Amino acid sequence: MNKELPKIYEPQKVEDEIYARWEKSGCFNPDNLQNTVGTHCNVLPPPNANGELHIGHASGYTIMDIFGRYARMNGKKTLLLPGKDHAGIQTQVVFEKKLQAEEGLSRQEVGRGEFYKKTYAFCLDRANYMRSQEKKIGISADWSREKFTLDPDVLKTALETFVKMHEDGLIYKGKRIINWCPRCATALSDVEVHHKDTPGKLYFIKYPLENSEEFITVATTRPETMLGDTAVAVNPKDKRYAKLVGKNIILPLQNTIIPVIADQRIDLSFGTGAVKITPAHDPLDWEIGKDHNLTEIQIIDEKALITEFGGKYAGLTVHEAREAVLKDLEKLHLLEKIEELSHAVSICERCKTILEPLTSSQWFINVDAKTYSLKNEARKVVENAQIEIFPNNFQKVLIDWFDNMRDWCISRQIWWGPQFPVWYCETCGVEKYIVSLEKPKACPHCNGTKLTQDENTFDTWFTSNQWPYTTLKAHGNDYEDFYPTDMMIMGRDLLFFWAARMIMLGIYKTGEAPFKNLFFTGLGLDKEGHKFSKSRGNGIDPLLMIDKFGADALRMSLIMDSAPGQDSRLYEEKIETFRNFANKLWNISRFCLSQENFKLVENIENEDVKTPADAWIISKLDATITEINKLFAGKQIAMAADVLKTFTWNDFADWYVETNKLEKNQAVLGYVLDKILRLWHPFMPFITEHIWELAQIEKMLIISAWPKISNLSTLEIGKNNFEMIQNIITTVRNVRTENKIELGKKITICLNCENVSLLDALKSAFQEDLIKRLKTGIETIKYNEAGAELESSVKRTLGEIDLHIHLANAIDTDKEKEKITKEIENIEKFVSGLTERLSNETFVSKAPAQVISQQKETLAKKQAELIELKKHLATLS
RNA sequence: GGGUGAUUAGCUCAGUUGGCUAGAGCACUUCUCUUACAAAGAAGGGGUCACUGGUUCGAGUCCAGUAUCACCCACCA
Repeated sequence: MNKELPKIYEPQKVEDEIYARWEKSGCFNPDNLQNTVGTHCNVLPPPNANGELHIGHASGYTIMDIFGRYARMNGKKTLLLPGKDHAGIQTQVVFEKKLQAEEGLSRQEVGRGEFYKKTYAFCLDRANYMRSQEKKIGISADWSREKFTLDPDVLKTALETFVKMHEDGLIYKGKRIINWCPRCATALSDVEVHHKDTPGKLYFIKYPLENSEEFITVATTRPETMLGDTAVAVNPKDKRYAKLVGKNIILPLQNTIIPVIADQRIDLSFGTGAVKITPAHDPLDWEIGKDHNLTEIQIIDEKALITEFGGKYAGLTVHEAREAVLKDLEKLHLLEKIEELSHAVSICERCKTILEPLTSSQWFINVDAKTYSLKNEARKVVENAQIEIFPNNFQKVLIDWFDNMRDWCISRQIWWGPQFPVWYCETCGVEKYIVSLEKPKACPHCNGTKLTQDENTFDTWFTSNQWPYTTLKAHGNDYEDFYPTDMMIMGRDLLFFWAARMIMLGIYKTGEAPFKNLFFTGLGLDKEGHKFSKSRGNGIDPLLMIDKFGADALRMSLIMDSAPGQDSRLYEEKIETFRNFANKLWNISRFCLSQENFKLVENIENEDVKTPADAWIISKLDATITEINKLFAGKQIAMAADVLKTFTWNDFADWYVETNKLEKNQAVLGYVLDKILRLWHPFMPFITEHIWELAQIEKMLIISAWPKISNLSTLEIGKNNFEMIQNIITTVRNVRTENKIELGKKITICLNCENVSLLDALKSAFQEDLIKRLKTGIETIKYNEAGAELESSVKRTLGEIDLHIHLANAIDTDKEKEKITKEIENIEKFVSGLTERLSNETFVSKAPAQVISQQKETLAKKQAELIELKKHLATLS
């Protein structure tokens, strides 16, 4: 046995080597496991392959790995399937910047084909780097199955879904109003739009009525869009404007004739109640325009410049056009007034540029088709709780989201990403498109051979939303073996982007929801409660923390003190406390390993239990295992780790290890440490595996069995006796401190008790020694000696035992009196409350019998204690 | 405008179907370098569980409302 272990655990020196050993053993691959009790699969959320690991990833991976390791040790064929996402827009933004900075080239200068190749290489490079970071966290994922969203096999399945959806009538191409990002130069889906409350102005503009001196005043925050107005709308119930409906208006600046129409979607109370309608550049106006057959005039183009339809404003930016329009209106005395207004501006999720609503020809998924409603099928599964969601309140959020979901725009005009499997024939034109995975040899309509592919690329979420089955289908029988998967874990910010639509597509494609449990983590916050962000520069680098405190400490700090879905703060001091705990575990083990003939033992027999301490620790361990299993079942891993920490530190280290120094029992010591290492392994895999190896166990801990309870039947009496010993020891220490008796001074105690068998148990040589030596400074113990209480002593009642602590003349009598008086008051208050409750007829008749008998017992105990205390107080005066 | 979460010790947070005098870590006070560990040990102080009502024998926990904060959703131009 190696007795020269360092006093301080040094994770940096062992973690990489341990991870390499796991990898080499092949145990991350379920095919190599001997396990037979079911399966456990968690397809890992693929991080964007364009950067590096951040604390959010680390937090998710830790939780996934904890459940994964727990399942593996419980005999399940366990697969954690890793991957990376090509992350369309975000990667294109990142890589364009890099290209510009490093080579001074724009994407246009490079050309589409070459740009795609370069970006692909960049992603693979990042993926390699990020993989090495993921390994540092200790995630036990099967790297042999790792996938990238653009891998041909994975992508093929995803594109097949597109083809099938098109056949099923769930995909259409149409000219509709969409969110356009002028900077990214692409359409976006609704979830990629963020709203930002911005102080703005509300402009009141007078529109002259045709053949009249009158005006109708409209209010708008975007005056430049008036260039594309094709109507003014009022609410049909609005009496102010009733007589104007049907009349015409001369649109200022453009001098076109547009009608006044009535539509119930207009809010009477906002602005003037009259709204300018610009169907091409406002979502609501677009819908109203459709219903009233208004023309759409696109006056803003995809670069946010005014188009030729903007007349003399053509070519101006939106901002310039606004200034010019306002100036011209003022000249014409048509600008009535300007009010301050705070309103929500749509911005791009990725680059924060203000979005322009545009009508554009795009591809959409009909989420509520008559033949098959994607959103309703998904909603049903969530509502019927076929997926268990942690925390459960997200169920309602999901249902609401499905209810309000609108058609999903899946085409992007960027270069980075898979192109649509759609083909156009030169002669037949864009209307007669062909959907096909492979490029058709000839046009089915005209037999023409000049075919070109649709230039659109997919919304990155279209492929990642299919991740659970595209990845599993790419490898052997994995789909049959593991789908639907067991766990899906993600940050709550991905609820709509990922979770919701993954459920939708999963059910559509496979008939089953892609996972049985959906677990949300909160957001990581800094010490002040701010979100981690690049611009704030408050991020905590997980790799740096691992280097400083060890991966196990980081893992613990990421899962402790937090409930599912709840945001939690992370800061170095917190990680430090778990580094301290890892060190505690290290030193506990170091003590054990230094004992002669020490070894970890898996099983324990009744005859191994020799002392009350043995019985006590095993019974505590049994309770701990039972509790932890219960908590794991409820996905309450933070509480499980907490229970285990208390057991390890406060029970095993503080009491059992100390008693074991006085009366060696290697069997029990080895048994309990064996269990502690197994129980901690999912949470702190590195240190536990390391100690396991030092204990010279051949089979690695990662594939060792999860502990079962001892099932020893003879623990109860010993356990109670040990608790009495603990009580005596704690009380003596307490009294010493209160009376300021320095440690060097030896004292005498006397135990008086009528229960002879209890006293006999405490008298046995070993236990007497224990009571004397555990930091109590006791030299002599007397039993049932009447004389003892006559000397200058302090008396405490501990259940059946009266404990007299002889302090010679060191007692501070006044303090002791004060203390006893306070204690009496305390108990009297408690007793009177309890008495009142027990004499309350309704309580007695309605409360469960168990609660009543428990309370009666407590009352009797406390009353007895009270009598003793009062007697004691009398002797003091 | 709608929704969700939070409010518990000085700070950061746990507290699963209501049940005995509400917990942890950090910080604080006192003592101790006792051969596993000072990244530690021993003893301690500190809380009307945001507020108001309700249900109940019993509420931190359930219900209604209020306040403050945070976040999410949303086509008041």
